[in-house]
Amino acid sequence: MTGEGRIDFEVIESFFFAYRDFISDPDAILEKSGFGRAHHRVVHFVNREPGMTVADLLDTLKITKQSLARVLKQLVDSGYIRQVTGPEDRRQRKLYPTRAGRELALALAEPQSRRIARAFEGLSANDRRAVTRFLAGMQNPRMTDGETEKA
Amino acid sequence: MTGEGRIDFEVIESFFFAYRDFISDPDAILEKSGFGRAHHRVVHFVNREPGMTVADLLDTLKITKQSLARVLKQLVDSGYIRQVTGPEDRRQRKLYPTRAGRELALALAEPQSRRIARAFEGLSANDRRAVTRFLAGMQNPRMTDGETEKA
DNA sequence: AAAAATATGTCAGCTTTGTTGACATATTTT
DNA sequence: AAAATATGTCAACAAAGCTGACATATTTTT
Repeated sequence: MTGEGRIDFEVIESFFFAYRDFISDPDAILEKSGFGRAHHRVVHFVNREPGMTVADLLDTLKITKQSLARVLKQLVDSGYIRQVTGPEDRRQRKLYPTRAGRELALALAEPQSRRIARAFEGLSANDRRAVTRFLAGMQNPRMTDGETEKA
Repeated sequence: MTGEGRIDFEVIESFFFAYRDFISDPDAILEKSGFGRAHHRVVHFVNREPGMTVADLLDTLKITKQSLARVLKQLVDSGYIRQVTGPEDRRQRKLYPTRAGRELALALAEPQSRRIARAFEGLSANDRRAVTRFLAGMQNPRMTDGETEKA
């Protein structure tokens, strides 16, 4: 047997519940517009990095282009995102939020930001840095220039 | 305008990436057994609280009984979970993991626990408590005895 | 004892969001 | 001219959620 007793079930569960509730805020807003979580992610990242290409977005979200195509098309058709042919490489489609897209992204982020602020209440600046480091440490190492993704 | 400038995009994204990668570890294991995330959650919670009823589980997962029925049936049929008629209230079906169920739950929790340990590396006991408090603060207030859920 | 409420199960159909595989088009690189 | 790249699109499929309706066994209330 390996490490029976020392599995950190508490944090595993707490992380699960925290994320579930974290995602429930924007879900409620999205319901009204007829969009889903997939749309949320697209609007969010395009807002965060205007001018990103489709390939960039695929890499960030780690989904297939066919999955993305559906929601992206809906967002473009609904006037939340604009596609512009790349000025250098004309094969690319650079993605930009419209005004409505920026407003939607903001509206979705607001309750999440409020939730974070609430969770930070009573935590010192040091404590908050610890949380940030923890969240970074939970992530897979990010690709840097030279490296390539492997299956 | 409300709070344009001070939306905490950094933590929002970090939380998203952290959870995505956190969930990817067990996903890889589940693929082999032909199970999905839904099965994971069920096995996990039944393991954590053996003897819980179907209603308990529904309440924990916040899904409908029809959604649960599918995965639960598969887990029972595959011999990971056992259903026992409640000794006091015979309408209830109390849920217990089998040996295989316990082993599966453990195997799924292990890489997650390792990931948490890695993220905790270099954090003091105080820092770790801060993380725990943060995760608790991110959750919706839990129902206590007297209260009832409202739509 | 009869009626109502509760816990669970099940059928059927629908939605969202992911997947593969195949192929088309425009553009850039070799 | 040929190959590689960025994107789009068609089709089929799967996981996991949903609603609505109804059935059964058991317990609680009247």
